[in-house]
Amino acid sequence: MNPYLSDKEKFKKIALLFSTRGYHNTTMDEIASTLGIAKGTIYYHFKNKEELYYGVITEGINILTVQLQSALTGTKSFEEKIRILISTQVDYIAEYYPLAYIYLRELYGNRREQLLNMLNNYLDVINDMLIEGMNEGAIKQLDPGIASSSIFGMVYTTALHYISLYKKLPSQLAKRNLEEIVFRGILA
Amino acid sequence: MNPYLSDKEKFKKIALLFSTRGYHNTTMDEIASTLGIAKGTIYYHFKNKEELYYGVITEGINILTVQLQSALTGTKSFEEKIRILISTQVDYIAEYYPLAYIYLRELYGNRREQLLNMLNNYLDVINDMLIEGMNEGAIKQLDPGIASSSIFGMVYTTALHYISLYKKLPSQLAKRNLEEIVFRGILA
Amino acid sequence: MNPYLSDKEKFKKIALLFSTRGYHNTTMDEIASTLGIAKGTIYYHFKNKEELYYGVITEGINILTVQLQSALTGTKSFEEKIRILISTQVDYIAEYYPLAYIYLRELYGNRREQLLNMLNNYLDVINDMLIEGMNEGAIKQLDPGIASSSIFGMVYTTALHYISLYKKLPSQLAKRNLEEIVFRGILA
Amino acid sequence: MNPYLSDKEKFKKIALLFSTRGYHNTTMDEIASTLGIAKGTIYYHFKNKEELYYGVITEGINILTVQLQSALTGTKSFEEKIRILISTQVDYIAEYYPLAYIYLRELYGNRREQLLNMLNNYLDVINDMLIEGMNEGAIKQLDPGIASSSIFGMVYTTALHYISLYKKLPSQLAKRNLEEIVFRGILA
DNA sequence: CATGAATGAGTCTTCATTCAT
DNA sequence: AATGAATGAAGACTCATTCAT
Repeated sequence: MNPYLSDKEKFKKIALLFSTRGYHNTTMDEIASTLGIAKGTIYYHFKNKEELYYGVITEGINILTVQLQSALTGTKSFEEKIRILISTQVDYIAEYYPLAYIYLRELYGNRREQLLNMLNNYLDVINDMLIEGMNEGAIKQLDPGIASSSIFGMVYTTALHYISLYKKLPSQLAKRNLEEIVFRGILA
Repeated sequence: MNPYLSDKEKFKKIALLFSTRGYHNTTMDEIASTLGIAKGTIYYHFKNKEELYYGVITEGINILTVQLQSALTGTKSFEEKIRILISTQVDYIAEYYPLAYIYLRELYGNRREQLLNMLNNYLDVINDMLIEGMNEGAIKQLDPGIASSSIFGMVYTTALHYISLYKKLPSQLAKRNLEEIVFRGILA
Repeated sequence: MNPYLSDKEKFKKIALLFSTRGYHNTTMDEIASTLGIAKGTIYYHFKNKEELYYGVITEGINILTVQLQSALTGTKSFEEKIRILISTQVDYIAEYYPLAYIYLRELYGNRREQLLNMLNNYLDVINDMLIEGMNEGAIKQLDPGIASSSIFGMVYTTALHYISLYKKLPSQLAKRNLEEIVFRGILA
Repeated sequence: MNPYLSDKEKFKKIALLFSTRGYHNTTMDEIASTLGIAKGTIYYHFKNKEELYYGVITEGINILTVQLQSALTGTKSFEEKIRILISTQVDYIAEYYPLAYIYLRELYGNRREQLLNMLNNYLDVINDMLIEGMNEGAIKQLDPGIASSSIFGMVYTTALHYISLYKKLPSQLAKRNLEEIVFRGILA
């Protein structure tokens, strides 16, 4: 983890730039002037643009993983766990939605493999949860990879849909709708 | 619609290039040599790289929209319609998954607005379907935008998950799992 | 051989630049403006600065090798051959002294190995000549590598000494002095 | 003379760096880490990179000059002097060959004038020797500059040829061969 | 004297776009 | 319509040098 990025303010500024303008349209000049430092200074902290980018993503995923793990501590019921999963993700997106855009973009871009590697720990937590749920008979017998990607896709797509519509994420509403669909589908 | 892209072979070649390498990493030189024409010739068919890119996306979305509309013709039951929606999308992704990657990437990138505009007709079909379903009492009272983006997110994320796992899309399996989750959620 | 360099005027211009300013102090901008073309055009003909540089050196060595071989055609006596070797080198330096500087610099720089490889054909001609001379008993029994590098060093150092002194090379004088020292040493 | 360079170990380390990597490819960072000091500290001892470089060269030439002068002390015969000149140079190159490479490179580079100035004292010694030899009738009537550059070129080129071949300089052999060629040429 | 983080001018290189043929 | 050589604006990256501590 690059120590430069533990300065949360700087971290968020860079994430916002990469998120709104995209990797290629974000120049090192822009980053430097956004941070109020000289361009060369960036290279003092990061080997190159790529490393800076991955640094931002890694930092963001770490925060997400830590938040989920701490929220899950001591949870018993499986349903509650899924609720926490949805809730944590929605809260995370509410605070770090620029990163959410980046994740999805890269998940469908040519850095997919790298991103999946970085998400490893996080996805493991979800996978374990789903396997446990299936063993308990609490949820359907589905490939856990499929189930988790379905949930992941729903949550992110829906949350970002709200954001692009309302410029902010109505967290409570989103959580309620998502829980409803996840647990019981769309049929009345 | 650019007539050059109605040559389905050329269309698919360019889509594959943009999909696997991304917009910025795909050079006009690569496109020219993939098509077996001179670089300058591209500019007789498209104003610039951007137009070429949008042309490819537009063409792809048109195909999708036509396929959905023709599949829906004469359908009565709402449940059947959702089934057709899922099925059409899965079939489309099976044939045009390079485009699927492009759509998702742009949906979370800085061309989101343009993409949503292009998807307008397609999304309208889905929206109408969902509103009809709610009026009939067949599905839950949800914001149709939310419902459609949830379904859309699930279908695409899940389908591309399969593809990245198995290099191909096991369509029947994907359709069955998706219908199950869409209609009844993940609870056993 | 890069066809761009067969234009002897351009070839000489670039060689002069690299020679007088050195590899690192010669910018691609300078080269472009010296040639009266755009910077990007250089990259149309050469992969990068390094290749351009090597292209110039290779072209120069080729000229040298061809000149020597054609001058040697039909020569019989060994002494005559050495005379021709000295004469050809002096004439070459008189016309291409910017390249002579480059060769020597690189011969003692970190491209020594590459340069020796490029000089391979040329050095072979000299080596063969010396071995023949030793077999005939015309010259002393010396390591041919040593003998040739001694002659080479003398000729170039001396010729460039004249040039830096008089801005031009007094060819006849240089040839006479060099033959004298090569054949009979400095003792009276 | 910069006192920092009288530490012979440091002096040799820096010379080796500049010699093997060249002026431009040697960074101040490399120099600092080779010396085990901080980059900024270099600037307490030398105004800039250029001065450091010239400092190294000057120090090296001083050593050479002192060695030659002390070796010549009390010598009578002219032939003996030439022998000492060759011998001293070969011994010097054996110990300081990284500097030998630097001298030759710069002699044919864009610092030629500066280098000749620094070599002034050394070249004067040789010039005086040759003029004396001509007056005595011991050697041929040649321009002393030509004679000295011929000898210089032969000795350095030959010595470095041996080094690049055997990774070390076989001093006795080199001296014998060089004396032979210098005094009597290459004819048998 | 020593440090090393910060600087920013300077360079190479890429690549979408143009245009004479 | 087609070509492909030429263009030049733009951007990543390097590194000698400075200066607050």
